[in-house]
Amino acid sequence: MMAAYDHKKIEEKWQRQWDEEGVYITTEKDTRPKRYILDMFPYPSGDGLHVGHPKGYIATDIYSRYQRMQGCNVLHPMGWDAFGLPAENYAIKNKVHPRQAVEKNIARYKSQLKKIGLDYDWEREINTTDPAYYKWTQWIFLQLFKKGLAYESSEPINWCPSCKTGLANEDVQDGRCERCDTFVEKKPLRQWVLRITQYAERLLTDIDELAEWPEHIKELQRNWIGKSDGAEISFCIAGHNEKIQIFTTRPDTLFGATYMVLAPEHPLVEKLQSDITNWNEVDAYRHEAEHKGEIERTAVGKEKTGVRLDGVMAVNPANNEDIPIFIADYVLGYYGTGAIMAVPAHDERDLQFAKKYNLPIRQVVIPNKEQFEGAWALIETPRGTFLFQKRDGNAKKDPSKIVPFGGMRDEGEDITFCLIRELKEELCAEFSKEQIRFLIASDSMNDGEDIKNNFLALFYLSDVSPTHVRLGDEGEAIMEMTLEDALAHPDVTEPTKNIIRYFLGEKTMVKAYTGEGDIINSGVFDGMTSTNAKDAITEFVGGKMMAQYKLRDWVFSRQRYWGEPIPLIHCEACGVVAVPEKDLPVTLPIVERYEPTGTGESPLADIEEWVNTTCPECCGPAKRETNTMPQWAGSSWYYLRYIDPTNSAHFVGEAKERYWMSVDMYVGGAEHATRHLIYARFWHKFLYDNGFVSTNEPFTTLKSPGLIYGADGRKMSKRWGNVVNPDDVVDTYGADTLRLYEMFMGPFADAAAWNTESIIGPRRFLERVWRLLGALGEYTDPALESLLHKTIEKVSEDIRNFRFNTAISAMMIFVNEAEKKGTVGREAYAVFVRLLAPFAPHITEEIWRGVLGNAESVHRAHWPKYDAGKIVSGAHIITVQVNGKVRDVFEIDKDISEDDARRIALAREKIKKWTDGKDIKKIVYIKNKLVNIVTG
RNA sequence: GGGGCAGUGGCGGAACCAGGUAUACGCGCACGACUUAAAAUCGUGUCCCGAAAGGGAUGUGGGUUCGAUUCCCACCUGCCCCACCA
Repeated sequence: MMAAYDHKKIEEKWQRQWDEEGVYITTEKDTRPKRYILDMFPYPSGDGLHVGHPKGYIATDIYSRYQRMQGCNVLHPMGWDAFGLPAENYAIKNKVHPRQAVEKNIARYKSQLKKIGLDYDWEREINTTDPAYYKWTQWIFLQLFKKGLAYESSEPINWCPSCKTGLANEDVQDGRCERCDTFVEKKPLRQWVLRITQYAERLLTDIDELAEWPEHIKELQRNWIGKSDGAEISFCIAGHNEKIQIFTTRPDTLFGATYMVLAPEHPLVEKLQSDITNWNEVDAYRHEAEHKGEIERTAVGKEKTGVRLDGVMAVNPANNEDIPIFIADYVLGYYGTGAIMAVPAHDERDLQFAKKYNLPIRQVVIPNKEQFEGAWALIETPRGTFLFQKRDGNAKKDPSKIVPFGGMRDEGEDITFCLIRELKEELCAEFSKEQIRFLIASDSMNDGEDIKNNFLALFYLSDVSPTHVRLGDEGEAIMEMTLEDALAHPDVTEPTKNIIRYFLGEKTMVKAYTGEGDIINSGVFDGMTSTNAKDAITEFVGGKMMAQYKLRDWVFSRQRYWGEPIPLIHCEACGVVAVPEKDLPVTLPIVERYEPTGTGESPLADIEEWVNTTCPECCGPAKRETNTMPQWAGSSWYYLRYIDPTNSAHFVGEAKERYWMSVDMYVGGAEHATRHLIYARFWHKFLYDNGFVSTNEPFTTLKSPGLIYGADGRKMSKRWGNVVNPDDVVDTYGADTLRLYEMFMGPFADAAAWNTESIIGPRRFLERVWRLLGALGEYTDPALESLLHKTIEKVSEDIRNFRFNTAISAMMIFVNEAEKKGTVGREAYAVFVRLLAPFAPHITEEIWRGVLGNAESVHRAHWPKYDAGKIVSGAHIITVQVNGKVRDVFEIDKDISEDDARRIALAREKIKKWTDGKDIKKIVYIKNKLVNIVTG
């Protein structure tokens, strides 16, 4: 009788043994193909791991064990990202030094990971807070500094009043600090900033190289970089030397720019102060905008506000018109040039603003012939009245309507032709193009029917009195009214009233036309397509086509203690000087008080003996830079350090870098898509450009695990009391069961809720595997043998594609089948054990060495090869359909001819029932699979 | 407002990439065996209607096809990301 499956005993025993034997130690002295398999390393927070965290680690563990058994030299390391706000805030809250807190948390994390039986090579463990590590983080910073990619700036930046530090754009989510959820403020602060925008274009275009990245992550990065193609154009200020630079994606609408808007913080406002006659009002608005929170200022749907700069006018370079200048907070200081040309006819925001401040709206793009559906005209008489048509209704359902003249476009017509034709039909009067005073596109005529892209025109009836026009042939009557009377008239339709309101200047219902089309009201450019006009008009006014990016430069300073000191020295005589490489690392001083000061200075600024130093260039007195680096610094290059973790002369040895890079498989959360993964790509490209690394991109394949939610479907959090600790699961069910369950929950990339009931399934499976030991014999049933080979193929393929759930399912099917047979050969069983080994490393090791008596670890064994010859058994099940519906199946022993298959199918009793008395039109045959009989 | 992804039993999901017996595998549930009893384990059953024959079902509606969960179009619903980005 077999002893019962005792997971505790087995798991502890083999974890100890693996450590002693160094089963997972990686070396480079090797001719095997390499596989660099990497997990995003964790921040060791005080809460420890919950069962969601190891999901990705288990996946890479399975993957790396598989690759190792396949004969690859595998690097699968782990380390700690321990600088930054989470660790420091935890330390402050628990009143311990961050260093101690970090050490304690790391020990906890490490023991949790070890319990799960992960195959990390712990000899390569790294820790971003280790001076031997951050020496090289500082070194890379200095390379950036020397190449001009790090600069000092005092621009207002995002400031978290609770964490008391500046933040990068990426650290702000929905206007709140990503760490503590406090609303961020704008605060001018001396900062070190990395010029990541210099790499924006390459970071964007090289995304296309990343064939093995998930599409949604790539899309997130593209959106974050946010490229817009457009033009930069300058507008003169009348009677002034100053110019206003604007960026627009629609230079084709320049003739429609009827005013300009500067961001409230635009520096030009200050410069124009002496010309602005309402300075008090302007200044008040600026102050108000400054103190509004980001959220308040950028809230969608908020009514637009602004103040006109009285006394100054800009000049539209296209038509030399003087146009007013406003400041308004709907223009953001930090995007583009902080100033816009406003084209209310073609931009929804400008339109809202124009309506509110009663600014002219000029249509300069109209949908082209293919795009518009109908055209409508208001016709003004010399008496100031307007003509409408009255359609008599005859029932409740069809009441009388008063509408403008006009109608639907005929195929191929242009707008003016369509209008003139409609007017001729309905009014029996000839109109000419010259009588059109105003033409605009709108959806306002939509009267319940779906008519898109209508045109509204205002005609002036100069020499034809209404008595000269007569009724059209559809029985309409002509109504002559003032627009005010029409608005009050009950029979005038609501869309018609909207048009009237628009012409009366109320401008309530018209939507901006933001599409492309043909140019009008733009002088020599009339008739050009808007697409072609972009370049032409830009050139005409001396602007230049260029791109803008949403990506901002990376604010790289934190006014906090727990980070890498920025290795720079401020000398009065020499300016900012780099710390010489031989003096790296600049270590964090041990201090009593490390709480943030809130003054905009780092706590390091108070430590005189650390701050005061000598200038490396002139040897005069100097002060150290006291800002520290953000949390993201250490993680921007850590994957390189694992390759050569103890090298004291270089951040990574050249030959080793060439051997291991790039990372073949990188697994980690999608929440890092727009931060870590962009920062790391940026640093890597910089290192590549300067010859320090050999690849253009760091990570070949990327996979993101779906979240594991609590049993209640909510995110696992102390707040909800739904956290499951992996230690408890390991105690109760064992690490092997935990691993199998997490992989069996569903597709790797999908989110799933933890289910305390379902975990028993994988446990039962392992017990069945264990019990099968009692059924070992010398004979393996041929059908089982065939199934085994199918299982080898399936499991191999599924691991390669991260489809662990179906791999486990295939192994379950094999075990179920073996149990049914009652016996399984030792050899076949040993093959199966190797398939299971990456998933359940402990139980399989116990069986492999302890029971089957192998000397070497199963994790160093060869992956089984499947024999295609054994999979093809010769038997096939043929499905018989009649008209696509399954009516019967039959089995054949070996390949048969198409004719035979048809004959057998037609002869089946069940099939005859469906085909009797019917014409057989056609028979579709798919070899060894299906016969489909199509009857008349 | 823009973009991405997804809708299949009581539940997690499989088949979708490459159209060909929809619901594999697991959980749960029901019944049975073992047991004084329970737990564990084992066995049988488990999409819906129907006695059966058969019919219906993969969010909804269309299309392509001999045949659609799979491909195409529109819509509905849910989740995620971005968002006054000029």
